[in-house]
Amino acid sequence: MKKLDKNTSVIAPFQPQIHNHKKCISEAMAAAELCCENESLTFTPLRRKVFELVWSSHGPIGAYELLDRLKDSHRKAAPPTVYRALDFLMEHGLIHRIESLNAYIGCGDPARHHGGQFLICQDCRTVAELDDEAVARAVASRANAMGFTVGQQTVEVIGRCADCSSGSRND
Amino acid sequence: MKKLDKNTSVIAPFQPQIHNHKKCISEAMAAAELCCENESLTFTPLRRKVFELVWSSHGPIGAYELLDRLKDSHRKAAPPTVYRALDFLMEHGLIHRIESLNAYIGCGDPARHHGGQFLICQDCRTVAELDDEAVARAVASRANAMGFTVGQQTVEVIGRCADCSSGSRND
DNA sequence: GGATATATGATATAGTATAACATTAAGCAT
DNA sequence: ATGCTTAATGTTATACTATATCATATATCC
Repeated sequence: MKKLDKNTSVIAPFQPQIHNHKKCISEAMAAAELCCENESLTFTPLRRKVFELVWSSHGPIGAYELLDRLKDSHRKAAPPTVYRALDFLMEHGLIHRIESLNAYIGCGDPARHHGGQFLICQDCRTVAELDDEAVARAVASRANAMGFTVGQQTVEVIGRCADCSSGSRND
Repeated sequence: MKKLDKNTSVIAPFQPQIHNHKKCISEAMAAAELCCENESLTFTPLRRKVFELVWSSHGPIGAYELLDRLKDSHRKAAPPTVYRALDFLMEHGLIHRIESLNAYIGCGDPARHHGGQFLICQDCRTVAELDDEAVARAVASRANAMGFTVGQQTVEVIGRCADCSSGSRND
């Protein structure tokens, strides 16, 4: 995980350059296994598969798209099948939901529970996950000043990633 | 509008205490009228009505709930009717969409275009709108450091408002 | 083994949003 | 005024997202 400074981690970068996707998935799986073991969670084959599919897409993916892919291995899968698995994975911080896209994405750092902040490129649809304490603190401090107890922060930024702003790529 | 400090405005507070709701709506209407005049926008009766309904709810309201209420005055209204009006109002900053609720809420400061940050009480469902520059700046600076050009920020914080945290109210 | 809790199967339906095409209204050039 | 053009609304159908409900199976614990 790349550190930008002492307070910010880029949990998942944009455009995963040249990278071994298989390795990347299997590492995420290993992290999830560990996480479930530590918390005595039942990481069933179904949940495992859904998690793997979310990671495989390596970007935000919708529930019904997941369902389609899930059917290859679980013919009897129906909407509740995938939504239940997604609920489980979200509840335990293994994936995030991107509200503004109605889509789900793997969490790059499941061990630490966190809200996360997302930079969403409107051109290439890739998403970067940040965990910037300065942002989280700014939000929390303002909320607390109003007597508001912060539960979950949803920070989603729509814009253009470096690649898509520089060239005039428009895909 | 209450100023918390030089950088933050509470655009819309929680629990609008004792307040003249009719006056509050008509002020919002006036601000919207002005805003549309300044930008030469056609604020048609239909759009006006939808705007008024959004403000009347004085909290987040869903599109189909709006549609129901709209039908009182516009019998022929259908989903596209309300979605088009909502699109117009959002495009010109007269209302905001709360992604995590699939709902819409009036903007307390339409003159100035801004993203806005929302504190959503999970108990009483009221929403406060902030416009905290510290938050916006923290987000923008981190994004820019990655070469990301910020378009629209979505900041939604789920938690408990002062009222609902203090007592053990649970409605 | 039987009671309990957890997970999945199966069917139906609720809730949110858009596509596509028809019609009407408004502005403007001739 | 007439016709041209654009913007707004009407109308119908459908797509997409998510949950309710009840049945069945699997695991756990005593």
